[in-house]
Amino acid sequence: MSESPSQVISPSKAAARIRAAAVDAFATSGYGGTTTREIAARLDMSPAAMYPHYRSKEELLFAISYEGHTAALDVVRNADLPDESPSTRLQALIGAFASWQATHHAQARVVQYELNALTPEHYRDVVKLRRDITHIVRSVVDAGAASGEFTVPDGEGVTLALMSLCVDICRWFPAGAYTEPKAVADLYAGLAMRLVGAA
Amino acid sequence: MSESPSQVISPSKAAARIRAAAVDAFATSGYGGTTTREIAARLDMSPAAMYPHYRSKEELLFAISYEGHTAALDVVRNADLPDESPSTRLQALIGAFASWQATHHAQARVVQYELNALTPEHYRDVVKLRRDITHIVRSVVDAGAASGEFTVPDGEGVTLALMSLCVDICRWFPAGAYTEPKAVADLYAGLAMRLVGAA
DNA sequence: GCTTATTTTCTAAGCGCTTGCTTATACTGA
DNA sequence: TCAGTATAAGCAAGCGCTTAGAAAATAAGC
Repeated sequence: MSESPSQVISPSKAAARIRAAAVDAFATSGYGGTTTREIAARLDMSPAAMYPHYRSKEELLFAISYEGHTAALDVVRNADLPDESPSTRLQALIGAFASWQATHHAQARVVQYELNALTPEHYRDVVKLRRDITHIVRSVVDAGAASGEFTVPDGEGVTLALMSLCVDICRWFPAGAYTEPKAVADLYAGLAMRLVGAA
Repeated sequence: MSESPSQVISPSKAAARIRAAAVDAFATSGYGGTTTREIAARLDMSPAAMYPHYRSKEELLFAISYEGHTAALDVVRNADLPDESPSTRLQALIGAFASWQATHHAQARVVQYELNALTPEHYRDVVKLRRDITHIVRSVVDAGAASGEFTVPDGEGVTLALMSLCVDICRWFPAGAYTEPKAVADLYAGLAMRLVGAA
C-alpha cells in the first residue's frame, strides 16, 4: 500500500527548500535537463541530501506538481462567489486564476509542462485536480448561458479557451506592459467577459 | 564566420528524417530528456548517424526550431488578405495560425517550449521570427481599431491574448470535441472576433 | 534543566550505467 | 573516382542513486 498523494508534500522546512530549488531548476532547464546534483548545488548541499526527503527525482517532481495543482485549485475555489451573478463570478474566477499563474509563473511552468515526466499513477492523480479546476470554470460558463447573461454557442470551446489563456501565462509572463499579476488579472477578467459574450 | 540561420536546415532527405524523429522525441520527453541515441534508434541508425548532418544536438534543435518558426510565419503571411476588412483579415490570420499549430502540434511543442535550450545566438535568431508573427497580428488589430470596426481598449493586451491562445494549442490538442485542426481554426476565428469587440 | 538514548538528516565516496560526441574505417551512389 | 554518408568502437564526463557513517535535531528519563 502506497501513501496518499497529499502525504507526498513533506511539511519539513528542508523539503520545502529542496522543492523551491527544484522548481527554479526545472523551470529553467526542464525536468530532463536538470540534474539532482544541480538542485543540491543551489542549496550548497551534497548530491545525496535530497534522498531522505524524496526517494527519487520523479517523486520530487510529483510533490511539486501536486502542491502546485492543489494550490491553484484552492485559489479558484476560494475565488468563486456562488451567490453572485455569472458575470461577477467569472471575472473573479479568471482574475484569481490568472493572477496565480502570473505570481507563481516558475512553479506553474513546471506544473504545466513537465506532466508527462510523471509516472502513470502520479499523472492520473494530478489530472484529477486539473479536471476539477476546469469543471468550476465550465459550470459558471454554463450558468451564464442558462440565465441568458452570456451568449455561448459552444461551452466546451469557450471553457477550453479560457483555461488555455490562463495556463499559457507562465510561458510569457512577464512581458511588455504586463509585468504585474494584477494587470494580467484585470486584462483577462475583461477578455473573459468578451469570450462569453457578456453584455 | 558562421553560416546564416537559413542554411542550417539541410535540404537532404536523411536530415529531414532525423529532424522528424527528433521532433517526436523532443515533444514526448523534452530536449533534455531525449538522448541522441534515442533519436537514432527511432530511425534504426547508429548513434553516430546524426553527426554528418548536425554537428550537435543543440544544432539539431535549432534547425527544428528555425524551420518551425519560418513555416508558421509563412502560413500567417500567406493567410493575410491586405485588401479585405480587418474582420475578414483577422479571422483568416487566426484561423490559419491556429490550424497550423493544431496540425503540427508536436513540432509546435518543440518550437514553443524548448527555446531556452538554444544557445544565445540561436535564441536571438528565432525570437526575431516570433516578433514578425506577432507584428502581423498586431497590425490587423490596430487597423480594426482605427477603422472603428474593432473596440480595443488595449491593443497590446489583446494581441498578447490572441497569440497566447494559438501558441497554447500544441499543449492540449487534440482534446474533447476538438480533434480536427479545422474545428480549432473555426472556434478560434470566432473567439478572436469577440476578443477584439467586432460587431 | 541537563544528560542520555533514539531518530533524522546530512556528507563523502563511489557504483554501474548513460551521456554527447569523436575517431577510424567501410560503404554507396553519381 | 571520390565526396558524402553510414558504422563499430570507444572516450571522458556526467548521470541517478546507494552506502556507511558523522553530525544534528528530537524525545525521554530523572
